[in-house]
Amino acid sequence: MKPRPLTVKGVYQSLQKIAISKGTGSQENKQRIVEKLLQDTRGAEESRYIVRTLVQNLRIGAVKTTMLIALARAFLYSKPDGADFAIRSQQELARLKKEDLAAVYNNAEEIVKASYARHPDYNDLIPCLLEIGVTEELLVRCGLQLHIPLRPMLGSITRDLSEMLTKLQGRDFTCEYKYDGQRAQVHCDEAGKVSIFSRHLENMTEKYPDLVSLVPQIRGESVSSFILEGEVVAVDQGTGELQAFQVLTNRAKKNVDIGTIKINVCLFSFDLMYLNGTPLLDRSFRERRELIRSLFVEIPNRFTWVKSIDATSADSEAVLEFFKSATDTKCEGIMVKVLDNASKSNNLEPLETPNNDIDKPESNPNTKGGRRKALLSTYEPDKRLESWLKVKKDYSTSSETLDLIPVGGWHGQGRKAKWWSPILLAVRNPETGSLEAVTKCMSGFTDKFYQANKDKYTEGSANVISRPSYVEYYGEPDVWFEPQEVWEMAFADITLSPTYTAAIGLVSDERGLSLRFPRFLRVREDKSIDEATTSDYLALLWRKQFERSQKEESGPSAPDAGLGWQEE
DNA sequence: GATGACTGCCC
DNA sequence: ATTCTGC
DNA sequence: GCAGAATGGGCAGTCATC
Repeated sequence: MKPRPLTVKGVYQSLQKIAISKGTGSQENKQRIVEKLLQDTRGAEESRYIVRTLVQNLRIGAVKTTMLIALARAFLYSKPDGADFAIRSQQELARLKKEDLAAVYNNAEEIVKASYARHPDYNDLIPCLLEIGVTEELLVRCGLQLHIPLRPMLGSITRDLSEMLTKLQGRDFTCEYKYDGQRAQVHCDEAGKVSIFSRHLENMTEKYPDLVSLVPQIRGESVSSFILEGEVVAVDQGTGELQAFQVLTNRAKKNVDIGTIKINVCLFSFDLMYLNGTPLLDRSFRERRELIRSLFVEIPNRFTWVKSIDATSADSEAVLEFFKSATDTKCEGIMVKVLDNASKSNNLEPLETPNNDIDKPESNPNTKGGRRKALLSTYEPDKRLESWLKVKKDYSTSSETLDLIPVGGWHGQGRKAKWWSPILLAVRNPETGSLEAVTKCMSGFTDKFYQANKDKYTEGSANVISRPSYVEYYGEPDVWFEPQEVWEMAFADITLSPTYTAAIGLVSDERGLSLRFPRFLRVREDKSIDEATTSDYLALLWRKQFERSQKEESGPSAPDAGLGWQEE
């Protein structure tokens, strides 16, 4: 077949065809489309782009931010025929001082980014830009809109409570339980139509008909339309007990019939971004929170707000106690949020970047350099700011860790192509003498460590061996390591695993144990492999974790084989 | 209809 | 999700 | 301080195959 030059439109149409093709025979159909695309490529560059696009691995350093900056520049310089917005000529821009030019660019970028964060859809943004260019009006024409999800505000990681208290010194803040569930953005319009979106803006309305049916009841009389955010958590309707994240994941996702739902949920709301036709993003968090709590109606075990306490840095004891109560009731930790905008601040343009605002050392007596920017209490979509802080037990150096043995690895991809990544780790079973796989790990290693690791476990050396009979693992790494060292690993939770063999037979006959969010901390130079964590100990930790979450319940026996908690 | 490889999306 | 790196 | 990259466990859902 003769190659036909690829065009942007043509490739896009092919990708669309692949995306919508389904049902019996669809796989072959998709294959044909891919073959055709590859036949039509001219040269290695084109085929590389096609292949990487298909495997969702383009990695050319040009994603969202780059696109938005490029759009801002494009509409600063140029406009389509017939459009009547002002643009700057190259000569005009060239005459500006360096800082002034940067300010012009920056202003345009912030407008485009703000629009996209509130209304993340290029199909709406670009037509609007073509019509009016980069102006403040963009945020009106292409801004917050019901049934279009905005990008969520994110929290920064904080190592421990004392770091948090230091960062928020001098400010009123609130500490909220960080429930272990799924983030949800709930939209409701005047007519009562409801849409629910996930953290990554997937429409999951269909997954939660029970939440949809709840909306008329939680919406107080004075509420017509709203956008509200919260955490959906599996909750036992009999006891009100919070259930583990894994329970929530057992829910069906498609064609969910409200009558057959087995896993019930509660929505714990924590923010309100829009109310009765008005965006609330520029209101203080204290005000937004007050609106939720005064205008919405709680329903036991179905809808409420997150548990919280208000505090200042002087209340370290109360905060510590609150944190402990959160982790004791199966929460991941707490979220800490600034309640008000700094009183002395003249920073009243929440849509603008906080980045280049004048420093306010007097409102932040904390840091040594005194160079902190004022923390905002406004809702900043798509930003990970220090005005929202995540504190989790497992971030802290004082949290529980495991000492595992690296037993194998795979060839890395992309920037890790020269190294072993991920790496397979095991616990030891002193009864059988075997090593039982627990998890793969690819996080926490520096490039330098990777290089040293690759040098140590070189193919052909004595440290790389053929499949050892004493390692229990169903899969097949690219290389097996001669077990010889112990690595300290951090993790958030221990999970019952369908794929790993660690502690198999101790907690379940079919399933082993694995780790949620595993990451490397350091080599335990002081330990030999016969001092590594044992499967017994791992099972003990798992039971401890399970009991902690069960302790409210009165009599049930030990968490038994495999299913147990999944069946109700 | 059951099984298993694979995908897409939660964290 | 977490983490490291380069700008 | 931010963007980008490389990947973790594990679930329901999809499709091919037996």
